[in-house]
Amino acid sequence: MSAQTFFITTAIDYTNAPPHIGHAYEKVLADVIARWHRERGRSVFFLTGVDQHGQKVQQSAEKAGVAPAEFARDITAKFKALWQKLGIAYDGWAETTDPRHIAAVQDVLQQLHDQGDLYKARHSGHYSVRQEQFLTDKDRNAQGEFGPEWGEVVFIEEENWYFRLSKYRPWLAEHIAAHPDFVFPSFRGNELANAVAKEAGDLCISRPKSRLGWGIELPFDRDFVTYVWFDALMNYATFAGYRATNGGQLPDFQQLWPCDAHVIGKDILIPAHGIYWPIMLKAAGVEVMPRLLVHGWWNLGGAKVSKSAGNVVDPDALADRYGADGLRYYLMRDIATGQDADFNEERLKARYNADLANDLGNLVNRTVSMARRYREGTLAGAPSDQSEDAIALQALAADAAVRFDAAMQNYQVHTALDAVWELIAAANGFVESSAPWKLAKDPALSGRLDEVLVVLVEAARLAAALVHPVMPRAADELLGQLGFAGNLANSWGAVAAGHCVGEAKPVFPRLETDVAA
RNA sequence: GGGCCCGUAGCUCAGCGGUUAGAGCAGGGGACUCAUAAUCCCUUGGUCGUGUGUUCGAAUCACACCGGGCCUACCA
Repeated sequence: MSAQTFFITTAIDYTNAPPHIGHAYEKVLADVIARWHRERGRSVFFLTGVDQHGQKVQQSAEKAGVAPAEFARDITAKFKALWQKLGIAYDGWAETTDPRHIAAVQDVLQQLHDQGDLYKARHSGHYSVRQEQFLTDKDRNAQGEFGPEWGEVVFIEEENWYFRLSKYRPWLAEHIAAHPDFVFPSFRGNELANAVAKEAGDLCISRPKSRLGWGIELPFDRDFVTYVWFDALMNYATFAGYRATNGGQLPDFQQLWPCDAHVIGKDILIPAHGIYWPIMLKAAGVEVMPRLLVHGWWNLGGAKVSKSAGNVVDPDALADRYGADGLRYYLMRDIATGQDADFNEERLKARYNADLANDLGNLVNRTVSMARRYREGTLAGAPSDQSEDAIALQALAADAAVRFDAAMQNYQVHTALDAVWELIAAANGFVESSAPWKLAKDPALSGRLDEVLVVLVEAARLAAALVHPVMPRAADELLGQLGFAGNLANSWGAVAAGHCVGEAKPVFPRLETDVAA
């Protein structure tokens, strides 16, 4: 019994630093999946946003000499601007400082408190300011010290509130075992099952206000704010209308839940999204669990991207250089969903030129150009008795469309794109074998030329429509030039007699292969 | 320490027990001219990380080792 709406979310990003390529990849992936569902006629709700609370935000703000709220607002604006630039078409936007979110989180916390799932306890120990966590002896290095990766380490003793995670652990283990599709890809599900079997203890969910003022106040103990988990994870439900009191504004939770895909990185599956989140839902009384789509990372030269290593790639600059859609295409085409990949700008450029400029862009360009040159842009209808090669191309196109959707259904965007490129290659081959420029010289072959042009426009239109979720703006432009603006049908047969194509203009201008020094 | 993944043409990868190991890109040759010096055809190129083993037969299975990466622990 799944809701009618396809509900997809991304992790919400921490507003302590501007977005990098990993943030962009995750949002593009979710956007592509959301767009594909929409274009196949399904109702979709795509939720993304930012996590504005927490110690790191507070510290970054202090360092910058501004209030946490102001700092978070400025970084939030950068994320929003990037999503705008990259064409991320989200339906809901989550900000953890939103009063509606705060009210719902407090409502859940109060309930858990009332039903005895929260308790207060005193804890003392070494605390990493950078990682925002207490350290144990296992965090010490070989020399028995806390290494530099923990940043400043201080000894503190304080009371805090704890959530009875351990109480629900057996339930979670059963849920994972009974639902093989809980986590995609499956090998991540195995990792999670192993982790759940080992994970013990409860979860600290608060910080005293004396130490962290920037957060959601515990309704039953005003001296504390809730720390990260309930604040950040609950967003997937609260911004979908969970426990909403205002009626309007937020969506109807019953319509959206369960979430069909929480798109997250492999680093936050365990323990946050794979353990804490489902247990929080269960404890709060939500019975139907969401599903997790865990993606891999873009590495750089085999190494992990990190600010400290100084190898951060700026997606904003890449979008300027290759276009938002050029970047989107590369991010979807050169990685297998769930796996890691290596980010390489030379490869991005090579793919742009080979796949986008030469194959797809040029196919549309030459097609429209010939239609205009030989038929003043107006096509005859498809002939009643088609030629063999036309029938063959149509069959290949239909097969490509089927394989495209099958791959998308399993989140295999790169495989889906492969299918489209087979169609594009076949269409370019059809141009060569049918040689319209020869047909145009012989009036006796006029009917055949009509057929060839129709077939080419059909093939090009279908390719552009299929590719639309990945490259929405470029595909719109291609479709417009073909005279099919807005026609995203994933099947053959759009051309009617008298169809007019538009102007031919390169949508993916070829890039110079040399890099300017 | 335990567990997992990866190592196949210059590059990115597919193949995962059975004909002479494949694709795309890059390189070489040719054709064509509608097109973004694009396209199409042909082609060069590999001891399938190393070794041993199982098998009629291994890139494909097993064991060990080398190399790269990840997760997770100081319990034998």
